[in-house]
Amino acid sequence: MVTNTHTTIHRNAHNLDQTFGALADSTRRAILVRLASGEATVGELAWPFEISRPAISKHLRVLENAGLVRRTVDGRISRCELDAAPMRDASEWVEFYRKYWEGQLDLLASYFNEKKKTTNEEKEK
Amino acid sequence: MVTNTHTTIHRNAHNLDQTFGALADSTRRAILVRLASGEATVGELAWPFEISRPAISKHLRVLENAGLVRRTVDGRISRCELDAAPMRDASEWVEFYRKYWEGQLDLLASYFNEKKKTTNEEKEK
DNA sequence: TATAATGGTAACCATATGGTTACCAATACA
DNA sequence: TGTATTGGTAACCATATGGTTACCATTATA
Repeated sequence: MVTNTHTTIHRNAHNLDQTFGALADSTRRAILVRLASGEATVGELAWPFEISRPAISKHLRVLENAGLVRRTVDGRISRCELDAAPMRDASEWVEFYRKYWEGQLDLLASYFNEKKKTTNEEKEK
Repeated sequence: MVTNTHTTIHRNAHNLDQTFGALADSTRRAILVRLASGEATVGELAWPFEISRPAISKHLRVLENAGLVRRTVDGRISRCELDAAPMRDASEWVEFYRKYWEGQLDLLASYFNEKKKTTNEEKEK
């Protein structure tokens, strides 16, 4: 079992490249949001966006290559479904830095407290 | 306060593009890992990698544009430090799918249990 | 002051995205 | 059997990565 996020870095480097790369586009993220509520055809995925079918097709290929979407051909139409499994490693990777962003939020808080304190001292003058 | 991950999608779409994009490269992720243990000069960041300084410089620019690294010039040398704050939104976004990958892991487990059961039944023949 | 070290920019090349229009293949259906 | 629908591919274009070598600016330092 993996206990430390960074033991997975080298093993899953390629997968993480593809997963993060797939998530680095708002259209693809919107597709994933849509698929979170259930499978959909390519047409159903395409209609909210004002881009062409080939563009959607390319986005789906990127998502497929990242393992985030599975496509099954059913007669004339293709059905897509979410596979969130690759996001697990991505999530673990990013979560490692939680202590840092929380630490920085603490610093930010103490900065404002310090500022408030200073302002009060100035008022007392 | 943001309670639902998806309320942040449109507001932070551009930032998420840049954050996920910055994370989609193993060299940049390694740089972030290095910076997690404290600030470093550009040279210190570059030496573990067998790529040129301009390449490192470009990676640092991508990380800077994503807001993940701050660079401060100190005389002749540049010091880089981690800013993990943008990872917070990225983490929240990905975490939304936890229930999906956990559900799929459950499905996987039940699949193997079923297979085991079938195998045992075959043994009994 | 001459020189070595740090690190950036310029120019170039290859590849992956991200988009388009035009066209093709398969299939459901009048 | 024609035809409309679904969705893919081909070819093309623009931009961002990801890398290189060559060169330059700044700054310590002998």
